Amino acid sequence: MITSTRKERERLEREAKILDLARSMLRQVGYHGLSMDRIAAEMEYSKGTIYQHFPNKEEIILALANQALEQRLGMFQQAATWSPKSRERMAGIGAAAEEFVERYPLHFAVEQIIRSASMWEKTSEERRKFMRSCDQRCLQIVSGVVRDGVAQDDLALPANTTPEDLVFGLWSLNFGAYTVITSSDTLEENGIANPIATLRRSQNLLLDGYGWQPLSSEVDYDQVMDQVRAEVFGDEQPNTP
Amino acid sequence: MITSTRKERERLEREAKILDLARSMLRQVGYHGLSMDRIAAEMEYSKGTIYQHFPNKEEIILALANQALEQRLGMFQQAATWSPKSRERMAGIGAAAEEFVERYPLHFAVEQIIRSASMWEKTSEERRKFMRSCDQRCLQIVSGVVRDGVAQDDLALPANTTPEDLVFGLWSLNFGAYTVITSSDTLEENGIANPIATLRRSQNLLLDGYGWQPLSSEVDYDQVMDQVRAEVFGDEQPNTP
DNA sequence: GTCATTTATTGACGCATAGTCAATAATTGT
DNA sequence: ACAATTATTGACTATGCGTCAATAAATGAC
Repeated sequence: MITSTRKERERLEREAKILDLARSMLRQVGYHGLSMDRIAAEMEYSKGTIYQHFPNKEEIILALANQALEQRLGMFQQAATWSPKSRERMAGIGAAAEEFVERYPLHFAVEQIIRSASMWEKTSEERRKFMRSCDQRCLQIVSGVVRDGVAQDDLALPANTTPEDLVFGLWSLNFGAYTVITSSDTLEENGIANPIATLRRSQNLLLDGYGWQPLSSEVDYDQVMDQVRAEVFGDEQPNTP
Repeated sequence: MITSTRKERERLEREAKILDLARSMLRQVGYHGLSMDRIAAEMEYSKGTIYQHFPNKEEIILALANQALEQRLGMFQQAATWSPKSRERMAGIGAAAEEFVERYPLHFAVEQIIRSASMWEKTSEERRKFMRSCDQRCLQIVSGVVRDGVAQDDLALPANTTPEDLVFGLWSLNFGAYTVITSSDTLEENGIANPIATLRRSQNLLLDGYGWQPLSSEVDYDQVMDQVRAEVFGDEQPNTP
């Protein structure tokens, strides 16, 4: 018997509801406050039914993370076609990363949880695969821009260096910076007055270090990033909280 | 009554034992497997006695993190006096960071936990302060090297940029890179064959971007880092696992 | 050395949560 | 209408955190 369309629709709907609820619960009561009992109570279903959808709590978290990764993937795709100039497109991706964290702080929080806590044992191979695929497609988008830069002679990579290597640096820089920002509330008093601006500069200087033309001394990429954020992401309201 | 010396000594000894045990348990059964009951059982003390030392689990984790931060602080101090040349000393600090993660992977794992999970509510102000102080002293050591670079005219910081801003970039890059490395086992098949080497290059190019002389095109900082690791950290055995 | 007082240790207890599963209710197909 | 299938329930087990009254050990006054 083929799965009835209505049934399947209802199932997916409820699954989405569970995830929405879990996300908002995560915001309100934090990671430790997130409990299956509470989800069940709030959903007005019994626990058993929730367990029909997700075999454990970790799987819910991973599903949330996957939503986040997918969301960012979309934003990267938008940003990666912004300008004909490769380095400006790269700046655009930086702007997208910024926009993502600011617009969906909870999504980033979930990503942090997933990337640090060890919760892999209990999760399904399917969802883990999806996560890898998001990571990979994201990486490909950005390294595609790098390849464009190389193709257009704006950039020459050092020996033994792949476009993905360059992206790994940017990725680390971004992820690390937002983690440090989130977890430390004494940056300002320690001489780091505007960490976001500093992250932007670090990215620019790293790319300058690679010799990606035109250098940040010649073009104001800060302005480019502001422009991307205003024109590409400016008028969209945060639909997924 | 002044605290008896012997009593106090015994107390500290047991506290150290608890932390050692917690750390090795963390390695064996992961963050989620770490439980107060198990610690108590393994210590052959009752739970109540463990709670005489630490008011909750989070406090134990934070204490472990503080040990880790202190350890790294020491390594940074050693590395920061290695060479008369400011940029070489900076490379040395990079080498120390590398050595730290490789020699004490568990320490780094604890740091990741502390920086992502929200466990601040229950911990004592005292330990939180100690953590901040470690972070701060670490930052000061590294930004001190930056200041030396500026003083010796090897480096000129951009306008509105503090030495701490520069360090924030390196810090983010390192923390992010090791987190990504730890949490992703598909780097190689995605074109990032040697992430540690890539991290090194990213650091060098970032500093090149700042114009810190001599540039990595003139000096082989890779070799400097290997040298630091061999000569400064080479013959010390990993005493704290 | 004895015993009262202080201090340390214990483990049973209350409460919260993850995950299971037999019993029950609802839906479906004939 | 009713048998077969599928969905839902919530009591139940197991585990873990943190508490606290009861018990044991150490201390010091005499």
